[in-house]
Amino acid sequence: MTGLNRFIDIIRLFDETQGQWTIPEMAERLGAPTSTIYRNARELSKAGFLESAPSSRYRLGPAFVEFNRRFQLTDPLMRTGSKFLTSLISHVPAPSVVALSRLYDNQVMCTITQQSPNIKFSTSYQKGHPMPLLKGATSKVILASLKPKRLNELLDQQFEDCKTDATKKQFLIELKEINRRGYCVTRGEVDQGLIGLAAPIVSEKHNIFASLSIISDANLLLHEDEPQILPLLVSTAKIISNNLAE
Amino acid sequence: MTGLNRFIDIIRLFDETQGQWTIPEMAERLGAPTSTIYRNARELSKAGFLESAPSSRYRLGPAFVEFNRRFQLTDPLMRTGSKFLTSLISHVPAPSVVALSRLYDNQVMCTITQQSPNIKFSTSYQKGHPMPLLKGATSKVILASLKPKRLNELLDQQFEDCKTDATKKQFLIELKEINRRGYCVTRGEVDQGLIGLAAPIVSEKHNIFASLSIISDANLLLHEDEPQILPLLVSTAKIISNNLAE
DNA sequence: TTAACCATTATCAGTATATCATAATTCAAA
DNA sequence: TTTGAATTATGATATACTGATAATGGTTAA
Repeated sequence: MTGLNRFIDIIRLFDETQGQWTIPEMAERLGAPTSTIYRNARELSKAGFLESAPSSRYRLGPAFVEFNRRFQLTDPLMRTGSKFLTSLISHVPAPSVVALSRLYDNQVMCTITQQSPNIKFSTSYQKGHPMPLLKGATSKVILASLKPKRLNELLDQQFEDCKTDATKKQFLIELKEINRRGYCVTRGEVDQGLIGLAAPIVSEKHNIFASLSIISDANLLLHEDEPQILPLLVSTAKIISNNLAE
Repeated sequence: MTGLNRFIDIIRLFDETQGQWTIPEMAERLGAPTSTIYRNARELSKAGFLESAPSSRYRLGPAFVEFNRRFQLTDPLMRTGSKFLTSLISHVPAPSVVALSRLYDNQVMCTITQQSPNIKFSTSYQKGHPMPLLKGATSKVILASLKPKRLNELLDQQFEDCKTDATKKQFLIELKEINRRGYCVTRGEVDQGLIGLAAPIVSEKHNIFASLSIISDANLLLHEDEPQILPLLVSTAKIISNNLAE
């Protein structure tokens, strides 16, 4: 492993499954000698991306919090989009989570959320949690807004394992329909019992393909509420897109 | 520049002052040839730490949000401390911000905050914002809890410019007094018109030197409120310390 | 105190890799 | 198209990374 990757490979070991690693553990997992990992871990520690934990373990360091702030302050989607979340959520007639998400590698990731004070459910749409590309309104409206070329590259990766491309064609039809409507509603595709409503946020100029979505309890946010919410959701997403454009 | 630093130097260019950089701008600032910066920026982009912006500029990428989440999920202080913030803030008789902060290089940085719904003031204690080491209750209780050796190293760096070490001695006396009391209250040291109350969170075993603090409007959180708040603040910080220890 | 043990750092020759000037390519706009 | 700028590729050189091993440091138990 070489270049930046030898550092990325190390920090990507740390997640909720295993938040602490010894040097020999990392070395074994990465198939590298301990002396090399010691050296690289030391560099990461010096920069605050790792730090020493008890029992000669290491954990992630607070530098990520600093750079997360820098991202929030400099990213155009964060700067223009975040201020719309509070008012949007106040207009939803059920306790909900509002999320701004975006394409991130081969996944979709939420970069900021806002929630009603009295949330009873828990959703996997959390800030910084990569989510599946093909499931859920949040992801689908993003895919639907991509240029054909980029979309095909992504879908070919996702569908590479299935022999027939019937499912892919089916999926493309669904995306076309989403594009026509300008929004997408899904139920239980990602989290059981939850409903997702999403509208696309696009700025080709800024290379931003994102979505604004509302996640709620499917028993509390009813089908009859949708005519009230969807226009607001779509127009808010449009406003954010327009603000990005200038 | 070499190793991890050649990447760090690049991403550290991006902040609220200038959130977008072209390759030639980075190259000039860092005193490196453009071809090298192109290569490094490409590696950073591939990993999601940078991404392309309009007019052949670059901006920070969303990978930092993902790693910020990993940090929140794995860091012991976050895992044990964050759940105490909401109840603490509900007991403060004025709109306030509650913050968990920790030593970070030669600074102090807040890693999570919680605030009352009706905040009127704005504070520089924000998640991920490095703050001065010598000013404010949040920082001082951390310094006061350090071992003499570490404290001296830090202070010698901070006071290196002044010829006499009278100020340093004065400062050490102040810290000793803070240690005795177990808390610290400062007014307007960091943000004008604001008051800070802080108690230390220490786990030598975990190598964690942190603080729990309340930031509030100095005109709303009065001196006569302190006898009510401080015991709660100190005991909450102690509970977090103890939970860390096990 | 010493000894033993583990974690971490230092050493150093060998080698792979980053560098950087330049050339080639891509891309967008005119 | 053509032009110009941005980005990528090239290739010789210098250098920084590697990895086996040795040295150091810190902790615990005898």
